[in-house]
Amino acid sequence: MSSLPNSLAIGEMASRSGVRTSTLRYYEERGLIFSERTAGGQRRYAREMLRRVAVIRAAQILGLTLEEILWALSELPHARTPNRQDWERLSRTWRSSLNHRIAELEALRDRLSGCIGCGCLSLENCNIFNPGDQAADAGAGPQYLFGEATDPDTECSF
Amino acid sequence: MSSLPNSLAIGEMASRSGVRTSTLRYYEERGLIFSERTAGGQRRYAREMLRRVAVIRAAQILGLTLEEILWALSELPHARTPNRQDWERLSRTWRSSLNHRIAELEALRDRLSGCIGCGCLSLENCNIFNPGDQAADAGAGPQYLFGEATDPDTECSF
DNA sequence: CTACAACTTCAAGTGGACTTGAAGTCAACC
DNA sequence: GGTTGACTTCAAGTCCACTTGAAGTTGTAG
Repeated sequence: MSSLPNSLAIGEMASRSGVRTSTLRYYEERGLIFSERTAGGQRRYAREMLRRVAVIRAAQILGLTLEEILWALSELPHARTPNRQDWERLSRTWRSSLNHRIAELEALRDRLSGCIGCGCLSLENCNIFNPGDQAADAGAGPQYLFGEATDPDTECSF
Repeated sequence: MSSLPNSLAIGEMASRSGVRTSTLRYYEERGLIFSERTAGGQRRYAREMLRRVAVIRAAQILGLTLEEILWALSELPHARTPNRQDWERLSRTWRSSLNHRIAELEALRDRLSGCIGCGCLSLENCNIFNPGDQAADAGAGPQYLFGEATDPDTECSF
């Protein structure tokens, strides 16, 4: 399949990582991954790039933009191959933002559950579905959704 | 402020819902909300539209596209004002998709935690960071991330 | 009645993450 | 050494959810 054992053509990268060749070229253009070139100008990726691509996709699932991912990856050493500590630091950071997002969604779910239970969805004083009615001057938008504000006039916490 | 007690100008809708006027016009264009017009052609929103807008924003947080939200909203009766049961049905649906998303993120987090613990991030046989290396022919991409596949050859579950 | 903020439409622009297409070159196998 | 599939670049296109701007109209407070 591939002639040089430790370098992969873009098509191999694509099939192994599940990421299209066009996307890989795009990532490279954005500085997220790197390659060397053959005499004829074709890309050859170091095996490590597979891991890098997987990290990128994982981070995207966490909701990071490519810009942010680039930022995170740029903290990795570019002189040497990233080692265990390097990846660990990255994982730890991302794990905590992941925990944060999970907590947010759980809060939203619990409020939604509460709302179903109390039937406030149909009442005029439900905070989530009528955020401005009780607090038209409290600022911008349905803050209640995120638990950032509570309106003492209202019983329904959702 | 507003002359007609039960209808809101677009600016009032905006400040009460925390959604820009341009966005409200856009939502209306997309069929997500409706308005009546004054003799002079200005929009006047029924009070209920505030709730509708809040529902739309809530659904966006859940990760739904406007298309999907339109779909969900179109299941609400358009002849009468949606009642408690109507909103409840909607909430229930969204709650379960929310639970689904939470579960996915939790799985990702646990795998990430496990990976930090076992130190496999630096090893060649880590499934998440080297998805193709062990299973180059298993299909497309880092399935391990989502627990959709397990590779018997690998110890590290991440 | 006038001033002025708030509204109107319509077209075009934005940003993120890619994808598509055209036109041409490279490399691996027979 | 020729065929063929995989590769190259570059420009343009796509989709989503809006935002911005221009040019003009409406509505309300004083």
